[in-house]
Amino acid sequence: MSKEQNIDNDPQALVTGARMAGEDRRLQILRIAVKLFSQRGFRGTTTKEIAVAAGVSEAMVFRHFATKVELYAAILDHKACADGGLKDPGQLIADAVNRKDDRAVFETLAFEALQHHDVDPEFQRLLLYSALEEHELAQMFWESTVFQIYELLSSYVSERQRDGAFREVNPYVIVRGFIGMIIHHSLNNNLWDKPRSLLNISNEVAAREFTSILLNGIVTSEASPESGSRKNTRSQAQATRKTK
Amino acid sequence: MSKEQNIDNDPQALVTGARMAGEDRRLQILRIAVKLFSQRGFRGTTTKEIAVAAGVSEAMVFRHFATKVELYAAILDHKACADGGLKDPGQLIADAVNRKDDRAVFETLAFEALQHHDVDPEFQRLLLYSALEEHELAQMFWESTVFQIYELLSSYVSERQRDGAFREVNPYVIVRGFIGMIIHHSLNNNLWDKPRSLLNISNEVAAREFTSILLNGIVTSEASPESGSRKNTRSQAQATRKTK
DNA sequence: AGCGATGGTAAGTAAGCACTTACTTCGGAC
DNA sequence: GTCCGAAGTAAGTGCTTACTTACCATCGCT
Repeated sequence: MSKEQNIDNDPQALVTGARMAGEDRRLQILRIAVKLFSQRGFRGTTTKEIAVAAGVSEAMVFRHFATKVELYAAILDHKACADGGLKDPGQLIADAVNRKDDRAVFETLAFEALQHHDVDPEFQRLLLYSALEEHELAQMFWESTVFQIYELLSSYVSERQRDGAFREVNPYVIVRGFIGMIIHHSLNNNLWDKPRSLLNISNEVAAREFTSILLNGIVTSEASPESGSRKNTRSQAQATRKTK
Repeated sequence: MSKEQNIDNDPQALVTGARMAGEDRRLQILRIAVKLFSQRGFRGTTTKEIAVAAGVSEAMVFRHFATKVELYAAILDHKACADGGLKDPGQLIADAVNRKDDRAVFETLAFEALQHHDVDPEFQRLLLYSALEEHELAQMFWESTVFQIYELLSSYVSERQRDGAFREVNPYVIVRGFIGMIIHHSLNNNLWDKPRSLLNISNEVAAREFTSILLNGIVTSEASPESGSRKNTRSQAQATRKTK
């Protein structure tokens, strides 16, 4: 049908079946493939679909990428380089770490992550698909990038524990809990509850509130002045579980 | 718990090409399809694979399920009925709610969810795949079951806020944050970090610690006795973001 | 023994898949 | 102007897919 305007910033490559420089076409195919793979997964996307969406014949796809797998790998590679590893926000967070501004550390990280997933939801889907399909490159990406964030955050938590500012909880548990709040929230927004009927808040608010919960919890200080002596309630919970 | 137990311990239905009662074969095919679909997704699993895994010809699959889609629908249906909606844990949580035992409410829910995903990781993968592939039945399941939990928890939170026991935060934010910690943790265990190299804790510990974080946060009471007056640090964080 | 209902299969079919081959068109350097 | 290399294609190839057809085998029943 009509060659859709998938090439956002490329003005003349639209309706006309005009010839394109090799590198341009390569990038165009790549961009379209990102979109389709993120929508339907690796197995769910055909090379033909990619070709027609790019407005070329299938053979052109295989001129630029030897196999479908190579295309997919190129995408993950590309995405990992472009988006992976905190860049600009990394500096903000590093500053906050130096200042020991707990709230800024967590809130900035949360806000940037949420924004990123909002602007580029394809990336999250791509990552999920490739994790489910057990693509090795996804695993690689996950390990490098996520490990990085875990190390950064957990070492900060450790430091603050040494300062006596944070409770003595396994830092990795804290990091996992916080990242969980963030990731799950954007997963909700992009995957399960796109109309946001359950919860519709801005990324600023989300980042702020999740950070508040992490830092201060939800129990009022008046109601639980014995924040260290929650052993009794805990044993209650365990007794409850034992009745099963 | 689940009706599929009867097939689980069916001794001779495996290697021998023995005849099987219709309903038994149907359930056996269903069970094998669950496994394969959860491993490779809908599009990634072929009817032939299912057939040979069940030790029958492909035609038998189509005798019991008219189309591949119908098989998939039957699975989601089956899984939704068998596992969806809290059953046994539901009572425990209801008790805790009545007692207003905050810790038990959250900890029990977390523990049961984690256990469930540990015992039956297929379910989580199935749900993720069908969400990505935008299968309508998955959406249906999600809405019914998850809405249920959200309503239960958020109404409890509201109640406790009226009691003055919880801070005045949007209850849905609290629920999302907590569920996020849990879901993301089991997603890590089942999807990205199966060897659990980053964090390897029992479900008991995870449930307890995440609950502690939710209820009390991570900041020590000494370090932040002004838990209500964190407006200054907050504005710091926002100023930080504005420098971008 | 006979026989119908049911469990089961071998061998298709048509469409779809990733990928190839042999060929045509075009832009620009000389 | 011509000519070479790169952009581009039409029409395959062989294999896989979901699904079908026509037929066999076995059990339970009278």
